[in-house]
Amino acid sequence: MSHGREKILQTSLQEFAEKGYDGSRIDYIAKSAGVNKALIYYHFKSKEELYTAVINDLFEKAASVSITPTGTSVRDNLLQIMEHFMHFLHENPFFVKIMDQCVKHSRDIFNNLHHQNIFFERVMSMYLLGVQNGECRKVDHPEDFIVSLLGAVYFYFSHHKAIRKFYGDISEEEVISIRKRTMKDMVSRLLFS
Amino acid sequence: MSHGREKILQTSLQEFAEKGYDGSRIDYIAKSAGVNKALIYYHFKSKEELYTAVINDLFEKAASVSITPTGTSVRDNLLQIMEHFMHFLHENPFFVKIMDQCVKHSRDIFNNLHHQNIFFERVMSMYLLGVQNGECRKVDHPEDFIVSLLGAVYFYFSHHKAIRKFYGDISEEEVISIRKRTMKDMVSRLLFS
DNA sequence: AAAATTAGACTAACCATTTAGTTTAATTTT
DNA sequence: AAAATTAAACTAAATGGTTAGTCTAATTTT
Repeated sequence: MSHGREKILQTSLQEFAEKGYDGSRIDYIAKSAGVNKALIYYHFKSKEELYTAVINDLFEKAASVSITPTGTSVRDNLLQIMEHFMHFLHENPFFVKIMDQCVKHSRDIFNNLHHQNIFFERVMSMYLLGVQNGECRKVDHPEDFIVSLLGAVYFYFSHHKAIRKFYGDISEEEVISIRKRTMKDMVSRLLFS
Repeated sequence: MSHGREKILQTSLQEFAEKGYDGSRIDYIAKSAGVNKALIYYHFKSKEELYTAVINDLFEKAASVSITPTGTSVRDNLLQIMEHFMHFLHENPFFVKIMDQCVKHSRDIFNNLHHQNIFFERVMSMYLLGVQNGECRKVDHPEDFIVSLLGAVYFYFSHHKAIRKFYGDISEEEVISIRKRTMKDMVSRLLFS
C-alpha cells in the first residue's frame, strides 16, 4: 500500500472531524498531509468518496474493537462493557465528532454502516441473559433503558465543551473517574435492584 | 419591526439547523424567505453576523421559557422540570440541531451565551432543596448525576436517526411516552430512595 | 421624509476537479 | 546486463463553477 493514501486518510479524518464535511478543504488536507492535491483525486474519486472512505475506515476500526467481558456475573460483565464504551469514547474523540455529523449528513452513508451499534447489542444481550438467570430486574422497555444509559455516557463526550464547566477545576482524569462511578451506580440502580 | 428581518431570521434558523453554517447558502435563504439578497446584507453585516443573530435569538427564546414547577414535593417538581425539558426538546428540534453544531463551531459565539443551561441549574437547585429537606438521597457528585440525566434525555433527540430503529415500528408519540416513563424511573432511582 | 425593500447585474475570492505531465521502481525484452 | 516498457505514485498549474458580498437606482412602506 502507498504511504500517501494512508496519510491522506489520517489527515482527512482530523479535518472532517473538526470542521465537518462542508467546512473541510481539500487544499488544506493536501497541505497538512504533505501531498499534492491531485494525489487525493488519484486515490479517491471525489471529496464525497474520500469522506465515505474515512467514515467506513473509522467505523470498521470501531467495530473491530473486541469486547469479550471476563466477569463471572452478568452484573460484572455489564459494567465491563459500559466501562469499555466509556474508554472507547474517551480515547477516540474523532469517533464522537464524526458520528455526530454523520447522523445528519447524507443518510445513505450512515444507513449503509452495519456496525454502528455493537455496544447497544452487547449490552442488550447481556441484560437479557441477566433477566433469564434472575440477576436483573425486568423492565417493560429494556431498549429505552439501554439507550438512556449509553446516551448518558455519550452525552458527556459529545457536549464536552458545554458541560465541562459544571465539574469545576479538576483534571480530566478525575472527571472520567467520577463519571465511571456514576455510570456504575446508574447501571446498578436501573437494571438491577 | 420590519417584516423582512423576522422572515430572514426564521428562514435562516431552518437553513442553519439543517445544513450547518458552512453548508448554508445566503442565496437560498433569500429565496426561501422570499426577499432580495441585498436585504439580508441591509439587516446583517455578514453571514457570520446573521448566524450569531439567529443563535442569540434562539437561545434567548429557550431561556425565556418559564419553568415554574407547581408540585407539592421536590420529587414532583423535579419530574415536572425533566418532563418540561423533554417537551422542549421534542417541540424545538432546531434547538438540538443548532446546539450540536454550536458546541463545535466558533467557541466565542457559544461561550458568550449566558443561558445555555437553565435546565441544569433548575434541576440542581431543586435537587439541593431535596437534600436539605431529606427527600433526596445524598450523592457525592450531583452535577454528574444531573448531567447524566439530562444527557440521557437529550441523546435520544440528538441522535434520533441512529437510535430510532431500536424502538421498532411504533409511533413517535408512543416512543416519547415510553421515554417519559423511563425518565421518571431514572430520576426516582438515581436521586431518591 | 426616512426606513425598508426590490431588481439584478457584478466581482473577487474560493475551491473542487481536471489536465497534462514527471518520477520511481519494478518487469520485460533484447 | 543494458535497453525498453509498464504501471503506479505523484506533481504543478489551469479550469470553471460556486458563493459571499457589493453597487446602483428605483420603488414601496411607515
